[in-house]
Amino acid sequence: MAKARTYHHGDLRAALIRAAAEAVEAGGPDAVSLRDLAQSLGVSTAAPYRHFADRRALLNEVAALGFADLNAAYARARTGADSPATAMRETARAYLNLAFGRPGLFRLMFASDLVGAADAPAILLAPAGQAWDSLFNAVAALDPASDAAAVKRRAITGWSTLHGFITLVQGGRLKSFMTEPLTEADLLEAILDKTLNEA
Amino acid sequence: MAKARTYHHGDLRAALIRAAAEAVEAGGPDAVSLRDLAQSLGVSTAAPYRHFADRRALLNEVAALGFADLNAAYARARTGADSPATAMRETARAYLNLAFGRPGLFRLMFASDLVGAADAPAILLAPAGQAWDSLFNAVAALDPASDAAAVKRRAITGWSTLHGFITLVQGGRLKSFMTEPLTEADLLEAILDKTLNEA
DNA sequence: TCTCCCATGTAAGCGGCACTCACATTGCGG
DNA sequence: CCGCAATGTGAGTGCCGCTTACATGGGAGA
Repeated sequence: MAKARTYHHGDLRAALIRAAAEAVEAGGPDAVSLRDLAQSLGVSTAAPYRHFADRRALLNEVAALGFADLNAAYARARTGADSPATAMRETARAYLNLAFGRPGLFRLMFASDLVGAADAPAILLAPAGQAWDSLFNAVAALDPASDAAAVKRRAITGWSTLHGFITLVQGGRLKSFMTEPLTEADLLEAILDKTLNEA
Repeated sequence: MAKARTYHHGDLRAALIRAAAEAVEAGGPDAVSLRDLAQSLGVSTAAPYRHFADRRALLNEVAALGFADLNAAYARARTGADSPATAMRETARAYLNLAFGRPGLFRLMFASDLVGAADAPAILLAPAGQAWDSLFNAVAALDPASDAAAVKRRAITGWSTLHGFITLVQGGRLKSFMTEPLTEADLLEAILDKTLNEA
């Protein structure tokens, strides 16, 4: 649709986001070069700046799409479960699937300072906040009696455990210490069990 | 000592490591530019390459110093404690002190792919392995009856929780969700309690 | 239907980066 | 005291993000 190549314009903005997303998934945030993207799309190196203030702005857009995907997966986890406990478990799995299935995107979303933190733009804050809400609600449903602070504590602790494990594995920091009978998959299951079954 | 500035040589290798360490602590790994370092030390931009194959090699050296510091802190935690439980707690605090006290260095050591993972050089593997051993032993001492796999599981789970929390906080990913009566310090204590008191 | 404007594109260039290579210098061991 | 290996230099390559002045053409208004 509308990819008319003959004339010298095109839907450059969308094409840039798509190409950047591919590069991120292939090699993480560092693999995105505006010059490369422009050249591979057949435009000049200055063209991208008509659509994005700078490299970060483009990456923020890609990260926002990643959060949208994560939120969709969370929604599936929520609606497809028959109990709060299984919903929680499926939510955790959705996070893990993103992290291990699309590690480049995951790094952009969570493990980089490219996705603005202090000065995070609305485009990013909204879907990231929605993801947090999903997590919070999933934890809250496990024990309707607990107050908000307790839910937050539990949600953040569990999130931290999963996130830390992912980070350490993907950074290769555990490789040397995983001797034979202990695989990362085993560990992951153990962590999931422990995290979900705590008081 | 031996910083004779008059003639055009010097202890460049050591000076580079020192300057790089300062830059890392001030602004993280990304703040290290070989050109900058060289210029600030009054040598040409090619000079550093007489002492380090590339930027990563220099950063590996800085990271190795960081692991040495961490190991020293672990040793203090071990010897200064009156029970395995307090030793474990002090060990965890040593990790947290490094993370929050010297975040730039911490990022270099754990949250970057600059410190080689797959091709990690011996200079890095040795002290990193020692740090892991300290953690493993501290966990093992908590319950002398448990086997190695169980100790590993527990050690990695606890490490993951602390590491994940640190990563999320330092990445600014929790800021939006920390409403008033819940501070990061509170959370940290709660996490520490939960992590250390589990079965 | 024509015209003009503005969104979108371009070419050229700036400064910075990691890294290389041919060449210069110097302090130390024989 | 001399020559060599270690160490430093200057110039250069190719990549990067980003800017500026200029070009172009599609669509809204007359």
